Amino acid sequence: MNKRQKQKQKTREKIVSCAKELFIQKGFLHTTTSEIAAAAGIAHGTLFLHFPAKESLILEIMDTVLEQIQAALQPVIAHAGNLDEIIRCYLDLIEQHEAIFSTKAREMPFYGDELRRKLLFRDAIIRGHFHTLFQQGIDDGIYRQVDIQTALTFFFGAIHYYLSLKQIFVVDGSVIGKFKDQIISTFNALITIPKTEES
Amino acid sequence: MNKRQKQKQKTREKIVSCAKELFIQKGFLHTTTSEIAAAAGIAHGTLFLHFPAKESLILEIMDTVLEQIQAALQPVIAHAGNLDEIIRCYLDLIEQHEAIFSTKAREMPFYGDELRRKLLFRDAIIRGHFHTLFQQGIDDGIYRQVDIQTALTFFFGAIHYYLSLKQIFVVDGSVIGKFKDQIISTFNALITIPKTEES
DNA sequence: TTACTCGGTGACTGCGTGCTCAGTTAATGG
DNA sequence: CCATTAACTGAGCACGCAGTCACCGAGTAA
Repeated sequence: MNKRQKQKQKTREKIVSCAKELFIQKGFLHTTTSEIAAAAGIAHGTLFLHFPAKESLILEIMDTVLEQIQAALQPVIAHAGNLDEIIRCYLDLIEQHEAIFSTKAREMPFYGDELRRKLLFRDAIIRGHFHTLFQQGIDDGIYRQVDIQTALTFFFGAIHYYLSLKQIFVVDGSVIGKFKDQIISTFNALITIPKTEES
Repeated sequence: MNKRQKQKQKTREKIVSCAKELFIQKGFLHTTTSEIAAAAGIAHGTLFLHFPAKESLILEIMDTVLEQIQAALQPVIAHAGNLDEIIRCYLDLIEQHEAIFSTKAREMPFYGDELRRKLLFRDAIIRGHFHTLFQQGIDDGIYRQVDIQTALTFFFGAIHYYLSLKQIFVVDGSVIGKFKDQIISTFNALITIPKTEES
C-alpha cells in the first residue's frame, strides 16, 4: 500500500471514529456533516469523497457499535444461571454505554427501514435469552405463570422509557444507574411467587 | 359575536383541525407551517396571527386531547372505581386517539423544553390517579406491596414502547387494540396477590 | 525533471424552514 | 358616507442544512 492509499484509509478511519463519537453524544439526527468534518480535521467536501451521503455513515456505524457492545453480553449470557443475573448484567451494560442506548431509543423510529430492522433484530436476540431464563424460572416454580412476552415488554418498555426521556430524569449522569436497583427489585417482586405476603 | 369575530374563530378552528390531521399523518416535526396554512386554505402569515409559534399549536392540540381523557377518567375516579377499571378506560381512550399519541411518544424527546414539560405535566396528573387507586388496592389487600412508582413505570413504559414503535407491530389499525387485553391481564396478574399459584 | 494522478479543499448552491411586516381588503360604528 | 379598525395576505428574511465542483498541491511513474 503506497503513501496515498495509506493516507486515504487513515482519513476514512478518522471520519468514522469522529462521527461515531458525535452520533453517540448528540444523536445522528442532530449531528451535521460540517461538525463531523471539523472534528475529523478535514474539509467539509472531503467527507463526501469517502461517503456518498450522511445516511451511509450511520448505516456503517450504528449497527457495528451496537454489535460490539452486545457481543460483550454473549459470554455472560452463556453461563448465566438465572433471570436475575442476566438482568443485572444487561442493565450494567446499558449503563456503561448509556449515551448510545439513549440515542438509539430516541431516534430508532426515525431511522431507515434497513437500519431499524437490524437494530431490532439484535434486541430480539437478547430478549430471547431473557425469555428462556424466564421460562426456566417458571418451570422451577420460582416465577409466577404469566404471559412472558407481555411481562418482558413491561421490563423493556420501562428501560426504553427511561432511556428515551433520560433528559427529564437526570441532568448529568446515568438514568439507568439511578433507577437500576428499583427496576430490578420491583420486577423481581412482581414476577416472583411470594412466600407470604404479610410480613 | 359579530361577523369579524365569527370569521376569526372559524379560521382558528380550521387551522387547528387541519394541523391535527397533518400532525397525525406526518408527525409534528415533519409538518411545516406552510403545509398547515395551505391545508387550511389561508395565507402562511395568517397562521401566526392565531398562534405565536408552531409549538403553541401542538400544545393546544395535545392539551385538548389530554383534557378530554382526564375528563373521561374523572367519573371513574369519582365513584371510587378500582385500578382495573381506570386502566381499561385509559387504554380505550388511548386507542381512540392512538395516532396522535403515537406521534407524541415518538417525538416528545425532540420537543422544546417548555412544550415537553407541559405535556409531561398533563401525563403526571393522569398518572397520579393511577397511583391513588393502586395505593387503595394495596391498602385493601388486593394488590401486592410493591414500589408503586416503578410498577407504574412498567405499565406506562410498555404503552410508550408500543406507541413509539407502532409501525413494527401493526401495518394498519391499532397497536393498543391489539395488545390491550394482554397488557391488562398480565399487569393485573403481576400486581394482584395470588390466592394459590398452583391451579 | 516532467507530466499525470488523485485525495483533499472550502466557497458556493439550492433547498427547506419558521417567522415577519408593509400593504390590502372588508367589516364596523359614528 | 367615510374614517377607523382588525383580519388577512404573501413576498421576503435569516438561518441551517446536505451536497457540489473548480481548483490545488503532494505523490507517482516515466
